[in-house]
Amino acid sequence: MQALPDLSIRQLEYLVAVSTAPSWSVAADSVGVSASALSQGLAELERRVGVPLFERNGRRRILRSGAEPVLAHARQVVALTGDLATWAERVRSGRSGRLRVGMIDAAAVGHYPETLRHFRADHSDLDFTLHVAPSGALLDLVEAGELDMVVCVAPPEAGMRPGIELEELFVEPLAVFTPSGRLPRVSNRWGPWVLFAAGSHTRAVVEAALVELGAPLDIVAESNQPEVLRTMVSLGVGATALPMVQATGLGPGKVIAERRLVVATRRGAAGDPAVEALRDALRVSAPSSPSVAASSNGGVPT
Amino acid sequence: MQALPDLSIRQLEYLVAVSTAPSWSVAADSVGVSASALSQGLAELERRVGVPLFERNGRRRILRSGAEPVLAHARQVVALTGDLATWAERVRSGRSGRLRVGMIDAAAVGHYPETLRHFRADHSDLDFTLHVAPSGALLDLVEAGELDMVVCVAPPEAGMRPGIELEELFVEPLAVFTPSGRLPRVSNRWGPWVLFAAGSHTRAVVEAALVELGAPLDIVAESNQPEVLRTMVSLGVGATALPMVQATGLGPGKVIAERRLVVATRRGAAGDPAVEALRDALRVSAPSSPSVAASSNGGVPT
DNA sequence: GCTTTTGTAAAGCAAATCTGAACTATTGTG
DNA sequence: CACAATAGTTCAGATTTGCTTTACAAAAGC
Repeated sequence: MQALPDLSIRQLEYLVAVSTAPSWSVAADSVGVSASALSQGLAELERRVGVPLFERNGRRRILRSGAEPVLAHARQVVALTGDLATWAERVRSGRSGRLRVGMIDAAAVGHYPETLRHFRADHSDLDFTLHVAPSGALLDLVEAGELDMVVCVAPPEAGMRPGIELEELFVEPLAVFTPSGRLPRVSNRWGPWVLFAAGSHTRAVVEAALVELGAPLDIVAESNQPEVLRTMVSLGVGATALPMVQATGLGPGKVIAERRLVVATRRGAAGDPAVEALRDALRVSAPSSPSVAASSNGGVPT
Repeated sequence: MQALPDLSIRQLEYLVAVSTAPSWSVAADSVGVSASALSQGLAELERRVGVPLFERNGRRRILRSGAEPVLAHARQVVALTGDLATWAERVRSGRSGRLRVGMIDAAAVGHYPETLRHFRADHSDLDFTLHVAPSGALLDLVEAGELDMVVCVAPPEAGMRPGIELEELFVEPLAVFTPSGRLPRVSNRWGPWVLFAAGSHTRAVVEAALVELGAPLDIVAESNQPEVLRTMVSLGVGATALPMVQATGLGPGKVIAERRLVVATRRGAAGDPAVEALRDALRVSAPSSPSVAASSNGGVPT
């Protein structure tokens, strides 16, 4: 490949302007520079292309007949750049491009269904996909570049996922629910348990809390589906610990712990406008958001 | 019209280089500037486009998945500028220059060997190279500016290659050939098949036709080499579908479809007389050319 | 002949871009 | 784990580019 001349879009615009305007001065005006700049710019373009582009007819300079290829090139590149600019404008406003989001079930159907609905409506040009899975799997997908952002439970240890950046959305209480609806006074008589499956972030939080409270860890069944846990409790298999949003129909519970819901993104992937737009929407509609002006409901006692 | 970002060809070259080279340092080398300049230039490009283009993964910076449109733009503009440069070079020196042609095998050795021989003889000062490959690869090379024109099978969908301009040369029938030389009356007993490899334009045409006819798509072997397909048929492995010119020695076939052979050039490429000359030659000697005055020789029997 | 219009040249200045060196973070190695 | 090599970035300084203003010269219009 030969060395390419270092043309600039600006110069090509000059050429296009000159080809349409009746005189160079108005062309200069139309691109918003002085006549002198236009003249110099075109002289430079001519020099760089290395082929004479103009010939003088009296005072005016007119495009040489042999130079239409250059003009055609200029037109095309300017048009393409215009396309690029409008594309960029749409992406910049978060209205275009692709956004692959992951959420845990509680977030997708419990906390944020309305937020998601609105977001999708507001960004109809966006190629939006939502993937629902447990926290660990979601974070794996973020690390692998398969998802752009996820809403999940904060991992047990802080520095565990070096490639991932977390931002806290809100803290969600976890409560114990028993088949009878009552809970023994002394915690060492609690149980047996029906919990989220081992490996789950929420399970880790619950286990830590139970140990802390001195309750025996007698686990008789596991599932990552809250529906399954609820049914087990109803059937009297054991007690469970769930976030409120997933405990419908289980009567009042006793709050024993809390989990942190976070937005996770790949470290270094900052700045995607679509990601930022959704992150903002999530922040705004977070239940009992930490320090934002108080939302009317939200008071979950800890 | 909005204000266009003032991108320079240089910056677009950087982007293309980075997308090809294994690391930024070698990319910098390949465009002949310091690594520092490349880094700054790309940062500037990113700023001007106004959309984040890169993502850091460890110490490498990798193109963001959402940024292919920018890369595509860069590729196209760089290729067009390359065309402009060769055009300018030709004008400057008055010589005819270079012509890099691509053809599918059937065109190169089946339909146009004589045309090519004559053309090369008539333009002995032309630096002529012929590259034989499947249609898809050829179109990629045209888009990348590596070839000036190609003769290939029209892509399955019309608007698939926006940067490429097609002109139909002729329509070529595709026929089925079986080991026995006979073909069952009912199409649902046809097969099994030995076809061009998946991804091939001709394969797509054949598959569509077979589905249309109700024949089962039982594919037992694939190759892009017609020689291989012929041998397989001879060995009784299965039936195939080929253009006539590539079916020597396979007995009479049954025409089931047709493919369109086209000349493809970069859209908007600066008019190259050599390209036009060859295009004319191809038109004139096209088998059963649509409406052109009959050429004396050239008769490849259909 | 004189003014107006149109394009060019010169001078000065601000911004862009390059190089080389110092610097940081990651990766590889003994 | 220290230590060096590698990849990329940042910084300072020099060079180049591009623009504006000003001045000027060649038609065109009166």
